[in-house]
Amino acid sequence: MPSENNTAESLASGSFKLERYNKNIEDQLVEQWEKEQVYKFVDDGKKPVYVIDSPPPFTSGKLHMGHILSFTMFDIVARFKRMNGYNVLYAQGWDTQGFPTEVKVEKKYGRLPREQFVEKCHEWTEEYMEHMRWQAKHFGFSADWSREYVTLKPDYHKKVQLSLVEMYKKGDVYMAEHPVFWCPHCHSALAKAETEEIEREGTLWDLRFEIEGQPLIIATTRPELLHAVVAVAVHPNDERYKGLIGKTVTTPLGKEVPLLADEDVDMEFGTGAVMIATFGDKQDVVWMYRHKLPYIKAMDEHGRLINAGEFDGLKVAEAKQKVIEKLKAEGKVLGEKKLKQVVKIHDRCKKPVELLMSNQWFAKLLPYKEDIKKAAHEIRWHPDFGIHYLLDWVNTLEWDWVISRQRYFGTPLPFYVCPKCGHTEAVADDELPFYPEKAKGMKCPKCGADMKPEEAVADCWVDSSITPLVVAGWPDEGWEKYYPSDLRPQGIEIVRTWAFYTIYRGLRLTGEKPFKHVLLHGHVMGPDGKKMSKSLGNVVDPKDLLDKYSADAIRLWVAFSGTLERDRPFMYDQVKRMQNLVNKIWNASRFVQLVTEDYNGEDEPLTLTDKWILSRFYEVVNEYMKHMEEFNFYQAVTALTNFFWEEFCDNYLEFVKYRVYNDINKRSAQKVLRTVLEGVLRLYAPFAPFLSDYLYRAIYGKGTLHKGPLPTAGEIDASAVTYGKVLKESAEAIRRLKKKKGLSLKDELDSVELELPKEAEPFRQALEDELKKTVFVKAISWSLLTSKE
RNA sequence: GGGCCCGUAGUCGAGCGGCUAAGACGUUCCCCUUACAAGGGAAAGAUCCCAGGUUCGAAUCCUGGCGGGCCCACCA
Repeated sequence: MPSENNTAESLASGSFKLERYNKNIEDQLVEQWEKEQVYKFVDDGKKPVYVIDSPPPFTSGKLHMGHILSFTMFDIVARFKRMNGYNVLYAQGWDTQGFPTEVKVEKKYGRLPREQFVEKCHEWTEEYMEHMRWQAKHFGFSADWSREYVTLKPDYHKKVQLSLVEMYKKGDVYMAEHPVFWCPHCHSALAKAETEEIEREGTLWDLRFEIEGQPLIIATTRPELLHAVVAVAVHPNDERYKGLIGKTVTTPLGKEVPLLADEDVDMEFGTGAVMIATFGDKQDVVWMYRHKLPYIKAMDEHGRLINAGEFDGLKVAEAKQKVIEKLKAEGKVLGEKKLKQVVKIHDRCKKPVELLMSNQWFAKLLPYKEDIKKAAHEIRWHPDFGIHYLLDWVNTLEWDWVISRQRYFGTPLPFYVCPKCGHTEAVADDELPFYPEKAKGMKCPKCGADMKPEEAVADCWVDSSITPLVVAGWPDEGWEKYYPSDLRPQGIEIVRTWAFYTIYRGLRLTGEKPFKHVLLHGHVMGPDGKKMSKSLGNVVDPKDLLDKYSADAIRLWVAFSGTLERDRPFMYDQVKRMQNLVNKIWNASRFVQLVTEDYNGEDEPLTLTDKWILSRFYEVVNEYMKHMEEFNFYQAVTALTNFFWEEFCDNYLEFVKYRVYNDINKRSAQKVLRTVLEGVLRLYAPFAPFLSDYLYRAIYGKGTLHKGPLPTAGEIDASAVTYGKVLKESAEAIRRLKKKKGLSLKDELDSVELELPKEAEPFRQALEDELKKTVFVKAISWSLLTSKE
């Protein structure tokens, strides 16, 4: 491919062959960076280390706009820090295991034996990951790919399992029978964080219970749970039922249960009497424990009723119908109305969730709520209100974390369970990574029976909640040096999961918070301002964008689309504008190269105009640095671009043309052109890594600019700033006048009257000379402004 | 019900106590000026959601509305 050669040649030789930006250079640079190992983390001990605990995206097939937005932001931080004097440890991982892949694989291959099934999941994931990795590189993400981690790999399993074994030994991980959220569709326990809520229309039936021969009407949406009713409850102050408390109620199915008083009962709802079934909802669980009620298992793992006599084996929806039919026939349904109700669903399969008593593995959270809050306060949150998301969540925690999932594609829990006495043991360290199908086995130390290897796998948040440790190299020697991470960037919506679990696990495993700063980002909405979704047809695919625009234009859009934490609509027009900026930078660079080709490094005193643009540049450097340190990319890139486009391109370049064309103070102009352009390219580098590196190599011929340094501000000459400001404003006024008189900009104007601020008076002559030569005017008369109005 | 965030030109959005309230898109007019028409030059367009208050001074702070969004809790 000849064009490829062309690009490669210009990369190598420092020449500038391309007239226009060509996407070809992106492929070239991806390759070049890899060859030169530009982003490899090397701790040479000479620079401070900056560790980024970047989110491992779920391997869903391809990166979506949300990934592009967030990873661009993270990458901007990484590149900025790298150029600004840090050895940056920026590892990219992949979150691979879990329901979504299982669902897809099952759909494609049907049900397979465990080992085969997991193998297919691996194949599937591997293919997806390859594509996503390619995308990440072509958006210029500067991770050190030699430190990549993948949660399905045995070495990762080993770390996760070791972390669980350690927590087990401390008593933080235990097995117990407890009500858990259960997805009958996926046949697995779920954590609270894996549930979502939807509103739907349900039916509320008034059913006839009886107490001492009198009817007692109870409203319920779940008649299919009548067989699991263990009590009826009323409010203690409810006049209607005073005197009946403690008596026996007969359910419509003929079962006898006690009538209880409990303050949680809402007197206003229905008839003020509520049936307690194990379990209709979480309130039932609370009541069961509070009143020491018996537990009746209402349904099995597949959501089919059990202990329900004639209704055994029916699924919930069907049972509901059948029960109502029967009760109607018996005249026990006294009312029926529609009711908007909120139902908990599994966030992955979107099917309703039930509560089930089940033997599961838990991680102890409740005793550590205060520790977690304390650690949260030691972390700096950007924006600062982000901490509320975490504190609110911790405050509402009521149960420990259910970490076991009855699935296959996940990290096996490293435990043995005695089938005889229920005793549990952790797998020995030398048996890690542990896979139940290859388990060595173990005798129960309590009763001597053969213990069974646990077959459940870990919740995927168990995998991802140790990333700061994994990135640091835990548990191998030296990991303490890179823990805690300096930065945890992540989405605001997973504070209650990823951030929370990571803080918890970090604290329990190391005694220290896992990261120093959290950077939260908002999301990309569709061009219509609504959440992107297939059904709305407003999904923007990064692939299409990358075909059409330079990666840098898309990255620049991210920085320009608003402040970090807020959601923003995606807008094609803005990306086009950024493509224009890319071209502007390209063309300005070409101009500089063209007019400085014969620059010989000779020194020459700077003119006022030169000092002006340099001083303004230094001011921008200061502003840029301040904003970047605060993760305020928008402000940084806006200041830079306003300077570059308006002052440098529209004015300075015009002001020096007569000098470089006519060899008047040419050396100083050349020197300043090269200095400012180089600085501008460096400042753009974190945002537009392809463009800036290509141009830098082409013009300055010194290899990559991505290793830094960033430009530093020099002396700001206040009088030159004043001079430049008046020069620029005068030039603009002259252009306006020409426009008014219908002249073109290169036509010479006979005379013009301009205002001269008092502080610029000493420069009257210089201004006049420069204006005459740069904006073509014969005579200037000044009116002196004595004070600022 | 509780908490948090947000209401700035047709659109997107900075600014968060003090200059004529950035910038971009879009609109209108002029110009192919030798880096760039993927450009340049100009113009129009904003009771900064409403009502009070604090202040010499408020888009910016406080209180109360109204409107939008997110999270949590409850929902028999």
